[in-house]
Amino acid sequence: MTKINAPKGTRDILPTEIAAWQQAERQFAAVCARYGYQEIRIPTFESTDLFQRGVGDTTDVVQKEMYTFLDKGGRSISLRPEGTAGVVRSYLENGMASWSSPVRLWYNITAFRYENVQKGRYREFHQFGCEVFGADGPVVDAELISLLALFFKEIGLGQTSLRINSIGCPVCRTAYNQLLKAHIQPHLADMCPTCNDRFEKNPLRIIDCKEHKCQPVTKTAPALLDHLCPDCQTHFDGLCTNLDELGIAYTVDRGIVRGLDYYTRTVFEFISDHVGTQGTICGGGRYDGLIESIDGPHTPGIGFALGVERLMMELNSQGVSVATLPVPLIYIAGLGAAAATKARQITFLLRQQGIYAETDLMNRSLKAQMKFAGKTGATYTLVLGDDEIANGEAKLKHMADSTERVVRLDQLAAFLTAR
RNA sequence: GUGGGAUUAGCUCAGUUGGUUAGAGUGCCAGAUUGUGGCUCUGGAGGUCGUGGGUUCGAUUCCCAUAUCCCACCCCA
Repeated sequence: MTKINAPKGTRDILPTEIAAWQQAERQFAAVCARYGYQEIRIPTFESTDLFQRGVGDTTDVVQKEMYTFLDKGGRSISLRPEGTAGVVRSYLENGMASWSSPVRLWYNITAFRYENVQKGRYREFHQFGCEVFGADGPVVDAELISLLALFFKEIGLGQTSLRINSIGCPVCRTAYNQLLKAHIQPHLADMCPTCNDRFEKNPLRIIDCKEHKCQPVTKTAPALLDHLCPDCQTHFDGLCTNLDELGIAYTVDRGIVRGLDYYTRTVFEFISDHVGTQGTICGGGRYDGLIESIDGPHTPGIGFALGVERLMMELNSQGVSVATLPVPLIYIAGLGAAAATKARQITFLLRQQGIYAETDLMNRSLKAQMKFAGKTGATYTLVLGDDEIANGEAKLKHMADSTERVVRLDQLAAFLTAR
């Protein structure tokens, strides 16, 4: 029998970490609620078609990284590599266009990509995300970004910089592509195969290339941001103004070109340098053409996804104090069979009153029970023997300073609650 | 898909220039005049040395393959 391990690229989130995860989840949900965003839960898998059309079948994510299989009905199914496509599908399928606009949603999902694993990158990973449908103004972009800024602030994350850019719309991109190709053409023979491949298909992505031999060309290339059409320019200026008005700091980074095909106009990232080379904690942007591309009516949209593993790594490296698991308020030790029964009864009673109480489950000696109580971090311990049961009162020990006080058993819950 | 490093007890790691029963720390369980935790002492459980081949009288140690982990390219959250 070979030993069975977790599949490559997956990991267990153990109780020692779970309090921090729960805290992040709570705080994200709380901030979203204050903004009027509503939670949506979508399927883990969808038709492969949805991702091919929604994410874009020229992307690496769709071409090489999806977990795709045929189900027993012969349908091609894929585990979601991201959340936006599924939310858009749900938006259309459930007629959310008829809801009052804008429709603002958030989600907490796992996503799956078959990639080689490294720091901050897993095959199964977690994302928090938001999507806004039906509003096209830059105030929406700014609100969405402000939600993130507020979340980072509340969870205690500093040193994370916001970078923004605009990658225009089909109109300005067509004109820009001609400029870009004219710039690249003379050097194409010296550039990497990927760039050569992208030259015809999606020249904009060449800007994103990190190959050393391509750098001289990409660094000097004209930036799309400097060649926006009037409408896109107005939108981008509006975003900057709105961010300024909200007091949110940002830097314009002409090099941000998101890797998913659906983005238009506004793109942004929150970046940290503590997460290895996977510094993007959160990335997002506007996708005004996405809904049409999966057969919906023209509907503007914008969203982001936040990598929860990367967020947790960043919190750790910044030394942000995170939540710890709750400790028992009281441990009740039982001496002998009759007292042990009574201890279990009282423990059950206390638990019904909302108190975190523990007692022995392993028929251990008193010493071992005390040791266990100490390890759980219980605030109080109480030893129950035949005398205590007969008298109806027992000594309640405060573990931190070893002080004891006598408490009537029938008033234990009241004492602990009032404390 | 490509490259570098790693894999020995639950965890963190020693170690054997190839040789009988593979160690430490920590954690776990138990005990130190049977009714009180943390400190100390004693004892115990726990490893076919990642897996599969090869070389050898003999492999945890050398060689090959493979899996997984870590890091980087690429890509992205």
